[in-house]
Amino acid sequence: MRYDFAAIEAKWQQRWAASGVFRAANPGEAGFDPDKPKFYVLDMFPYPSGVGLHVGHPLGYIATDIVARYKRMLGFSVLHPMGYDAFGLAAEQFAVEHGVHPRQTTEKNIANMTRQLKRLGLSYDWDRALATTDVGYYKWTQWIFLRLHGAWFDPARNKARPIAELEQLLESERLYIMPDGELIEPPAQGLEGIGGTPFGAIRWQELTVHQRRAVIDSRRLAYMDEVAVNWCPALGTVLANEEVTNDGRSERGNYPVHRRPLKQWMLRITKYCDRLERDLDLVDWPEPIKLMQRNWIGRSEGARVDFPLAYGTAKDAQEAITVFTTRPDTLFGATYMVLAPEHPLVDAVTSDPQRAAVRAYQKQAAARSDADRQAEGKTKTGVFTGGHAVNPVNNERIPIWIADYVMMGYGTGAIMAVPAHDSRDFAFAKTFGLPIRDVVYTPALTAIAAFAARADLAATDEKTLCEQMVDFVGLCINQQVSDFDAAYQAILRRREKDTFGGPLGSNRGAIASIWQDTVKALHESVGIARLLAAARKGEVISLLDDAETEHGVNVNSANEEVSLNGLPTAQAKHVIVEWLEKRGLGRKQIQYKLRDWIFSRQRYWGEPFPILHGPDGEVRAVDEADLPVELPAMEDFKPEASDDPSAPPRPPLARAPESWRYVEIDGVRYERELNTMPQWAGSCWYYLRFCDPNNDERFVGREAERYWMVSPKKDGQPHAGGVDLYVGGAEHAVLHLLYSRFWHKVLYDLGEVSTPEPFGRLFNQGYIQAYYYEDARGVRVPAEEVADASGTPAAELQDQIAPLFHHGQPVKRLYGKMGKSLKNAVTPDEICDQYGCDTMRLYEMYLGPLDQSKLWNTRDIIGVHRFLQRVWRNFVNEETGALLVTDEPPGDEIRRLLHRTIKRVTDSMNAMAFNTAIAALIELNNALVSAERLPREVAQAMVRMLSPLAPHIAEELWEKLGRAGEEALMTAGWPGYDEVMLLDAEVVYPVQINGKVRGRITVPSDADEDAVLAAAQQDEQIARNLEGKQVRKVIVVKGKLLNIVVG
RNA sequence: GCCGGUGUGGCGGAAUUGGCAGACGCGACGGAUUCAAAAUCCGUUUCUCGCAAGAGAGUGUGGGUUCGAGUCCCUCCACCGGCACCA
Repeated sequence: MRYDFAAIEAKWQQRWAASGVFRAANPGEAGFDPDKPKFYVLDMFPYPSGVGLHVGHPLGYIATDIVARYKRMLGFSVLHPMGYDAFGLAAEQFAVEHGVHPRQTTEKNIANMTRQLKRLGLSYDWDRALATTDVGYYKWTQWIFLRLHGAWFDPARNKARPIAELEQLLESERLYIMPDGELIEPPAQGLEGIGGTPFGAIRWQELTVHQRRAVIDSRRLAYMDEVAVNWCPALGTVLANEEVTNDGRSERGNYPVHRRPLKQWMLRITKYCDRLERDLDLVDWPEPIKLMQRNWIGRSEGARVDFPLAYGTAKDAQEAITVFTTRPDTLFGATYMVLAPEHPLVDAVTSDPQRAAVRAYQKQAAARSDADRQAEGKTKTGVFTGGHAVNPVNNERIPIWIADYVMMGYGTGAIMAVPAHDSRDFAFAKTFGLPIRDVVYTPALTAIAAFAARADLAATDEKTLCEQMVDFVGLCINQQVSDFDAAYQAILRRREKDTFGGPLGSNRGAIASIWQDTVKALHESVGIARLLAAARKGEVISLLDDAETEHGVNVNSANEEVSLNGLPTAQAKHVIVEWLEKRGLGRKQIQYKLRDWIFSRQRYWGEPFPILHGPDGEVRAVDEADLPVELPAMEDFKPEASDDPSAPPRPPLARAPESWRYVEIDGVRYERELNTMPQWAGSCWYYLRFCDPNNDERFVGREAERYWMVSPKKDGQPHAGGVDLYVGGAEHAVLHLLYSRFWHKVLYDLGEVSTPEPFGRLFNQGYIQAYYYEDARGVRVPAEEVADASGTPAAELQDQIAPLFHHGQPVKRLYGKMGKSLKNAVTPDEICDQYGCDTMRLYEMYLGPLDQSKLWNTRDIIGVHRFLQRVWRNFVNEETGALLVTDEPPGDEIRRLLHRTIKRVTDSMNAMAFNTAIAALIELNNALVSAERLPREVAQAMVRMLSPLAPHIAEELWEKLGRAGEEALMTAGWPGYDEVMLLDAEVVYPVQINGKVRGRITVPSDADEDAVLAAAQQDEQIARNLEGKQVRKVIVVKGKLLNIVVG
């Protein structure tokens, strides 16, 4: 009876489905066991693509399945669900191209992918399967949107609260609104303004209904605003910043994108910057992913500083321009200011003679798309406004420019320019001849200054001077010299006997680059003159021909009240900010890069907003009772590709039947919101729905959510609860994972969920890569049609390959992520047909570490397939079908091997290092080949260890073993090992002489150091090597090795 | 440019805290079985020199720390990923 994987796999997949063994019971349901610990292991759910899965997709799914099965064996109650992220641009594009309604194509694709996934024997609880396009699902997506719409962010508590509470606070005057929109609490006793309100505050009672509504609406977490959006004419929709690539194109489809102002739904994610950043400390995620999120959030600490406008500049403007800077310590070096072209104060500061030039520049900047800007690189452009401001620390009058290297979207849209210590300001100052003033001496600059003060500039030739300086600076930086006199003398002494070879000490950091630049300067005979001219005048100039952005020590930084001179950068920042605060000129400020999330799309295939627009501009939330707002059935759902700047885009839903578009409430006719939500909406919360997918009352039942999401705290570990293991690709590092965290935190603030974070542990699997082939024209050809000259398919060739051909044409072999576009996809179906899914699972796991990208090589699959066949033959007599198992206990050696293997496999499973788990099982199995009959004890342990990895063959063998007493394999338990069995009576020591292995000795494992050494000295080969040499030192690493140091 | 990751035989990869580099698999080579082939089984397989015993070299480069470095520190290089005028 041979190993018939097809029959075995079909049999067990049917049995599992029929018995529902993988169904996870919620609290209160039949079969729920409150004593079991829970484990929630989740895959990033896929988008149901028309071409189905290739072997790259299931990599993560197989891994989570192994974890799920392993955890079940350890006695956990495991939640392991699967679903589909089915809304979005890709599905709609596919439908448009094929002329079929997206719901049809989506359903068809889901059916196909579900079939493919089931074939892999993945132990999902299919009863919980969902798609974001299910009406019963997106009803709750809309419901969550209403929560966002119905909430505001209270900065005092740093959390979201229901909007009704804001209304109450305003109405009862426990909170006031200032004209700039700031919310303030009532002033302390004695400081009230007229009528008990703060000076300048807007009185709620005096506002009209419209004004009140505007105040409230502008503070919601979901709000409408006219913003410069990323408009993609080809896709006919707005895109999020995260959906636009660096070169100004759409991530989906690679179409051009440009900015245009449009009124859009926005989500106020920026209010959560602080918590999104800080709470990364609570989760167990890969550090690189955390870092990417941190960079995206972009927290900077700095200061806000007001620069008053100089007399004769402003006509009717406010008196000051506010800037944000991370380097307030360089304030004395600010020699000009720059406003973004769109800055509201530009008009006010512009002088009449400059007005035409400023207008022209503004117009030009507005017209330039991001792609154009990119093409121009970092060349600085700008125009002088004619206006001046006053540097508050030294009362200097400095010019105000506008330039597009300052952006309105970050900070205040205005900067103070410190060309000496910021490379962009430096480039701008160079271009326009603006003054540059050093106010921070970095270690390199300090050393150069010290050199210039000591060297005999008049009497030494230029080349020698340069060489001396490089030596001197190198010495000072490398050895952190503070006694410059001694250092200078050392250099002179060295020069006497040494020829010039390079900077003293090892080449490190700053000195290496100075060294390179100087050598270059020497070489080209440029720069030296400049350098020496400056040195002779007692000035210091940077050798690097760029701003010195490193931290250092302040110089030239003092006024009558405050001096930063001599202070290191961190201290200087602190002192100057304190001074500014005291004088009311500035304050400490934390700034983030993250912008609010543009949340509407002008597309059909998305969740409709539960929002109505009234005739007077009222924005009204749909009553909860009226959810869901179903997507209307439409024949023509194509987007309108348009780029008419005067006409707002018409989303497809504008063509929906009037019966859908208009709703009458209390005699008022409302029009529905015609935009739809972006694809991210559905994936923001699906992990919650999986806890309780059929709940009609709530988006997730409270008890189910608590049970699956809250995990017990481990001592000393940062802890946020949430999904216990979330596995997916790193491509979602900032998009999905940031958006989900944001929604989750809002739901947490509003008391709808129990944990501050959605995903307690994240694991990024690598990609599966594969060779792909291009012909002479650079056109990719299908990988399976490529062969060598003799016609052998490329997949079967060795790695050192002969020239390859596609239908006679020579092709080039390249390497990339597997997929449709590279024409190198291999489907799991073809592998399952040929080898079975157990082999497929083992192969993908055996390929290498899960978190690394690795090369798919069909030829190698045979290795793990042979392993399974050998396992089968170790258990079953292929002739008779008889079980080759004995009840005799195993021999001592086999038993020790078994226990060592159990330890290795257990450790590997815990570390998710499935490749090494499989290697250990192969070794054990190979050691058993020679045995006539397998001891039952070994056979049982082996099957248990194999079962998470190759569950079908394991189940079959388990059944043949008689189920070890009626136990289902899933609950059979994971084998344990005995520490004592890991130790051998004797141990082999490699003996090193001066670190080289010269022989090995066998000693009892409890031998002490002297005994080990004595044994080594008796060894013939070792003795020969020691002959005539003196033993200086002996190192014995217990149980590991012996090293004899001789002289 | 900045940030992050990776670099080990012909190939994929292994190597708790620094302790025998190359586990395991693929491929290749040799052998057994077979009329033959497939399949299977046994053996060899980092490189160089050597009939051999053995010797030497070796984890991208160069240096350092250490009795001892794939592992720690510094430097440079290559490839992959992210960000990119963020003040």
